[in-house]
Amino acid sequence: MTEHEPRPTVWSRPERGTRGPAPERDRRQITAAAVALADADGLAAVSMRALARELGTGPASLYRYLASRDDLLDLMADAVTGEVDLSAAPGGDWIGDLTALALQAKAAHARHPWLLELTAQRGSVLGPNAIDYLDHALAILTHAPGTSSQKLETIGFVGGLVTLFARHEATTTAGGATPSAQAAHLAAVAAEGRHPHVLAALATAGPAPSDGPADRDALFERLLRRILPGLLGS
Amino acid sequence: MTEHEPRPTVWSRPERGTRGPAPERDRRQITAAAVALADADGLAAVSMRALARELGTGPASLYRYLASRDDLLDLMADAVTGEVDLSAAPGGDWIGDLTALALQAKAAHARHPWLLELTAQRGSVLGPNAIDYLDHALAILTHAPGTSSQKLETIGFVGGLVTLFARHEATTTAGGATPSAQAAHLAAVAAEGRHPHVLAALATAGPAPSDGPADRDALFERLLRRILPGLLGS
DNA sequence: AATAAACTGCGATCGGTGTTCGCAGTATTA
DNA sequence: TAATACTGCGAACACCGATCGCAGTTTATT
Repeated sequence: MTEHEPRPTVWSRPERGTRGPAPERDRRQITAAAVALADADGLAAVSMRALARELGTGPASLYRYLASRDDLLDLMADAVTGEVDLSAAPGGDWIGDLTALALQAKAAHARHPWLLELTAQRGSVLGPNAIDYLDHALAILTHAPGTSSQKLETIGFVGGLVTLFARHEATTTAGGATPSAQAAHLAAVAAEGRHPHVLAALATAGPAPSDGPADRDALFERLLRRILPGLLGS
Repeated sequence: MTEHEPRPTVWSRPERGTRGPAPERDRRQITAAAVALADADGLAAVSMRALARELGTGPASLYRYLASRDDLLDLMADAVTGEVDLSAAPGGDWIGDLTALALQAKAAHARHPWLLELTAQRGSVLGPNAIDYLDHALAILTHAPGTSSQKLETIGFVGGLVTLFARHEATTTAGGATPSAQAAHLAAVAAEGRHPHVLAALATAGPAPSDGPADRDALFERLLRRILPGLLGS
């Protein structure tokens, strides 16, 4: 076992001590700059050096606030989770309420495409905002059927569906050149004759219909409303 | 727009020219070594240097076979796709056949956990094996209801469900210390009193039941059998 | 008031990464 | 035979995350 034991998360370390001079920056500020950087140029553009440059300091200084770049990624993820509005009190319709919550989460992914990449390469660490989110989702499911375990798994599964749809919408919306090149290559290969079904499907199915955001949300909502009752006893 | 136009995939470039001396290696060999490396020590362990060392050559030599590390990742993904057995001819039960195919894909993910990380950070590029897979899936859906577009989207969605379940199973199976540390932290936070629903859920739901692989497959199969009819007209 | 302790900012640096360049050697083509 | 196009690869480039140690600053203790 080469595993190093699980270091405590960013949030278990105190933001600052009480002894020295007041820090010139704080985690919120650093996180905001990192999110802005990722929004602008993607997750790869968020290097400690670039971030330090953005903040007008040296790279080494950032390590007074973060133990590692992974800490920064955790903070970024939780910051986006905090964008979800949890103020709406749960009504009687738990399916509707959970669906609305999922739609909000999907919208957050649309605003910050790099979130997909982030949560993929890094198992989600529950920050304070994520815990609030989880508590809210459980509140919504209070009067829903099913055991607590089932509810927890359902919330996780809905989160997975959110990422699934977010990915799909991200690749079909602003993809630009990627899908056409892929489609061309696929058509060329299919034309060679060894993939009759692909050929037929490409002939039948025209180019992308390109639904609007409203249509996409409606599709997602319909799917959730159909699946959710089955997941929780009903 | 800082986007560089879509470079052709690995497979559109010829494996080798006709002029010079015979290459000492080929892509299949290199890909196999990379997969072995990833299986053993994770995707991060697959660096060009480590791979070259494994093959007994210099890092620069690899660039005679691959234009970039991304090419290597594409080859690795397609190699794993090639592990899926497509020899079984489609029977009349398209739901059963598609479910069996999905179970195979899920098993491949279990054998190569790094696949999740790979497909996440890199939009799937359709290699030859992936095209074979797609053609086979479309063959299964020949007599299923729905338009060609619906069938293509269904296949993609099923693929997404595979990754979702693979991720879930990967994190709950060999996770080790991660979940317990997370759970402890969560319990501590919930005990502070501001997250009553989380607290209640943790009290009710005991530790992980830890199902066997058969149970997990059965769960996945049940979900697919319930969802699939709804996706394709029915 | 004097001292000790703990903290901040950060230049310099380490080991690692993907990738490129140029050159010597080799096989094919004209 | 000469030109051409390839192979293998050592050296190097730019960048990355992270660490070390030091000067300066603030708080806590005596």
